[in-house]
Amino acid sequence: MAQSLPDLSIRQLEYLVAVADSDTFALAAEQVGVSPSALSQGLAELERRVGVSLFDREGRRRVLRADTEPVLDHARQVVALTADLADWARRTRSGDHGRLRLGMIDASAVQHHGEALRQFRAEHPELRIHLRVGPSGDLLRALVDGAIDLAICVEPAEPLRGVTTEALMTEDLALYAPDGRRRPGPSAGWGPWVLFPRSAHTRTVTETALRRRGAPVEVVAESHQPEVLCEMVRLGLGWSVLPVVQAEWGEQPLARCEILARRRLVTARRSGASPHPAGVLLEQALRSPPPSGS
Amino acid sequence: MAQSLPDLSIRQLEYLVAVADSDTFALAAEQVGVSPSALSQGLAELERRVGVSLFDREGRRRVLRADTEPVLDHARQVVALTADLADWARRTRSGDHGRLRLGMIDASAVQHHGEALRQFRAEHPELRIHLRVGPSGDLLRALVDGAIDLAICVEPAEPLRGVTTEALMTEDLALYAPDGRRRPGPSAGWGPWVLFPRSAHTRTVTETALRRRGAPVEVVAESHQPEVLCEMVRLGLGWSVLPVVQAEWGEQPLARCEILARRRLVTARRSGASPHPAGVLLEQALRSPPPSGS
DNA sequence: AAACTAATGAAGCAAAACTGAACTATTCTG
DNA sequence: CAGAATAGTTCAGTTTTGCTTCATTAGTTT
Repeated sequence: MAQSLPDLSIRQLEYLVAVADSDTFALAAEQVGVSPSALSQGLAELERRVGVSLFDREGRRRVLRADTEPVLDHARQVVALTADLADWARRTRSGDHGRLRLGMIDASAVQHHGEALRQFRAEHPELRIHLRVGPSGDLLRALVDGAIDLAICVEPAEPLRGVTTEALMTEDLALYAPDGRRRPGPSAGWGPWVLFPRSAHTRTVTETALRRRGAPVEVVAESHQPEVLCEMVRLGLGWSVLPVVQAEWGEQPLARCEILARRRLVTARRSGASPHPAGVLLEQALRSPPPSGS
Repeated sequence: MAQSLPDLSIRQLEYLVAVADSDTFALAAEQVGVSPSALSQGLAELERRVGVSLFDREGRRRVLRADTEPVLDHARQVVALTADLADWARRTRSGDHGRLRLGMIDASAVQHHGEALRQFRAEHPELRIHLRVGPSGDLLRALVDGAIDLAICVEPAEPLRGVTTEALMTEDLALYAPDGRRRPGPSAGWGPWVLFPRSAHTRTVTETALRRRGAPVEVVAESHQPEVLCEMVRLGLGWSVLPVVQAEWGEQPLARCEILARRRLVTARRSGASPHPAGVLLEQALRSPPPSGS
């Protein structure tokens, strides 16, 4: 069994199949797109490697011997298998099938890319997309653990080992005051705050911005859910800093005082892994239309 | 369907299988008998040709991606098929299986090569031998018609188009007189004759020899069967010229007067055809032991 | 015999595959 | 933590392979 196998190439097997299906070598050569000489030499090489003579001479033409059936069968079979493989590869390359485990923060999944995602799903019906929505930290952890293939999240404060990120878009974070006030007054009077939890990347961005503006940072409530934070602001529980697309979304948008900061959303992949083909396509889809268009 | 296929080689597929079955590239390389460098390059080339990346990086080692199953399956399948083919080729080369359609004249099949043939059959149990016994002319006709693969017959008077012959052995033809006489007397008094039919090559040889000796050639009976001719001689019907192995064979051998001529037995194959592997083996078997030894 | 055609052979060139050595990145070890 | 060991890649150089073009051989047709 450990005998060394003859190094047959698909090309040679194609030659054989072509010859079996054509009247003359010349026609077969044309069919596979090489010169008759190349075909002849290729077949001679094939014979040499298999170690069995495949042709009889009949006048000046060559005909397949009847007892080479096994070789011809083999050739047809392998060529067919290879065609299947090539087909699979093509589909894989184009991301048309398989599975894509995708992580997104809520703003991306709903406000920014909801429509693009819907469309992408429609364009690749054979692709099974597992969408996981959560805070950036969770997503990045899931990414390095191999639980998801691609994440769209807030840019981490510092580069994360094992993760490659690429800028996707920048979005505004605005200051929202209770009771719909538009003029926030001097920053020393801002607060108290209802904010994302400390673990959230956006919280870091927010606190940095507030301190720079000289505002006191006293937090009275936390949640990962922007809807919850909005509602608290509406109830007069405190102030908040939120992505505008989320705060001013839906039935009862908050009234913005002013743009206070920006956060960058990125696409994130595992560093070692070769890019998931469907993931690449999705990234393109998210980037190509003006992504904040919705 | 008419897409041009990637020209994968068995070698590359073997690399892939080896890598899948080994812990490290280095071990895999050793297994297929090639340097790690070659393996690495070969796999890179395979990836390029399939157009899909097959490996992830995991620390400093490379691991097959889970979603390359189809490629690995393909590789295993093709490698297995090729192993089967190689096996078939080996057996075919050694003439151990398949079918050999063999033509022999009676003297060869029985007296000269009966034992060798029996032995050859025993040594190649998987080889189906179709033996056809008949006059040389019939055999040669069957040969050019493609009805048999190899013939052992009397050398034709002149080379036959489409047939390649090779000398096998020479055998004596002797004069046999009726009533067991050992001294035939002057050749002018020989005859009448019971001989092979005009169509037989041996008849030609015989007549030539008789005329050279000045004997009258009056034929009173003909048969292709040497036993029949022998019996006629025994019955006193006439004289004959027969191969000694046949005339002096069995229960009631004839008494030889003298060696009168010789005939050459040859092996005959179709000119165009590549030699039948089992046929080649058989020819060797017939030639290697002293063929007239029996 | 001359023209034609199928296949093969020879020369030359470009691409591919291999080896050994140098190199990078990661992991182990004291 | 330095340094040795390990896994794999890259590079340079050599050999092998495969192709094209052109010439040649050998059947076939006119």
